[in-house]
Amino acid sequence: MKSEPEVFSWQDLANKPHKTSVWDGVRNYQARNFIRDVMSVNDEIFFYHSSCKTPGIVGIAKVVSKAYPDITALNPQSPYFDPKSAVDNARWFVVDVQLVRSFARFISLDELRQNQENLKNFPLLTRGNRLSVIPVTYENWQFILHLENTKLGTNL
DNA sequence: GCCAACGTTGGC
DNA sequence: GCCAACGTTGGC
Repeated sequence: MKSEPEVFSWQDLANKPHKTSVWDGVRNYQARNFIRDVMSVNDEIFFYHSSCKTPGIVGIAKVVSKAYPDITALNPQSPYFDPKSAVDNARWFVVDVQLVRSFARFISLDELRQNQENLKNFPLLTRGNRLSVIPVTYENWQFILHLENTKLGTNL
């Protein structure tokens, strides 16, 4: 799951009560479908900082709720307001996420790219990818954990 | 700030 | 249903 640190950072999540926060504001149907139809309670998540000086993965969180309607879509004062959403016909969904642990070291997008051979079909690395919620295969997950615990890449 | 790569909107 | 125009994302 991607987040712009200036909007909601890893540290912001760490500062929340129970290190838990609603993940709201997703306004893309494909990402919405992953949240609503694919995610399950206890699923683990890589927390990715995007649109910042050095984009990359900072740690692991987990899903701690089922999907439920995103009420920010109903609030005209919210930047996430969507006039086409309705109380009785929710268009956008959220899950609650809880911090699990920080990575032993930051893994930058650049380092992920350097290991592209071992991250086949990882949608984060594909051209023009703009999805804010991206599925991670078991193989990709394991390799990234492996990367975390080795000294590969440039940010030693 | 630039721009590629999308996604969405709306006229037809 | 097509597609041009427009808006957004996100790396650089």
